[in-house]
Parts: sequence; structure tokens; C-alpha cells
Amino acid sequence: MKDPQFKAIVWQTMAAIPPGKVATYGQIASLSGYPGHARGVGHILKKLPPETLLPWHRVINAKGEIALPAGSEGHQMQKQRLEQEGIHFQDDKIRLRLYQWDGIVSDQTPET
DNA sequence: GTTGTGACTACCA
DNA sequence: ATGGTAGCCACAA
Repeated sequence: MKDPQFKAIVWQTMAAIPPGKVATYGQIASLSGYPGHARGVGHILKKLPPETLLPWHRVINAKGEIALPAGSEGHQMQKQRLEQEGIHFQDDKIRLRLYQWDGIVSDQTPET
């Protein structure tokens, strides 16, 4: 679809992620009203300016890890920020995945 | 205009 | 459980 609002909505959804919690691209897309558009979200994040105030670091892939290439600038920063928010990592993978805010649905933890 | 690429996912083998 | 494939979208050339 060609919804010019897509980007804006994604931004809002992303901004709604509370500290200490993270969401996957797919969740962002779904919550934004566009299920299945995870990739679009990813691209939008990439397009975000470095000085953005959006909590882009709280967005991770479905595997529970940082989507950015390991070793890249963003990857390191994101990991650092997440740990700063109290999110525990385990071999570059997030252990706690809490998708739950504003009374919105929650996701189960794979593995557990 | 089409083609290719990418901070993704879900599904099937 | 791991690996390959197809579907999605936005953007650059």
C-alpha cells in the first residue's frame, strides 16, 4: 500500500514503547495497523536521523537480537542503550522480551 | 518506469 | 531444530 502515514504511524508506535521493554519489527508493524510490514519498519528505522528522539533501540528482530550487523556502530549503541534500560543480554540476544504497554497485547517469550 | 537491496517474518522441508 | 523460500514495504539508481 502507499500510505504516506505509514512512516508517521510507525514513529508513533515506536515512541510508545516504554523504557525497559522492546518490540519486534513485526509487532511495530501490527500495532501500527500494518501486519506483515516488518521490513518496511526496518527500512524506516534505517532512515531515521541519528539525532532522532525515537526509541529505535527498543526495536529488535523476531529472534530477540539486534537487527543491525554485529560490530556496526548502531549495534553497539543499541545494545548499550538497552542494557542501560535494564534489558539483560545473553550472547547478543535479549533475554527478556516484554511487549506490553498501554494495555496492548503481549507476546510470549520464545524459548523460555 | 523497473530492478535490486535491506535494521524482517512466517511458512515449509 | 536448522535452513531455504516467498511475501512485504520503502528507497536509490
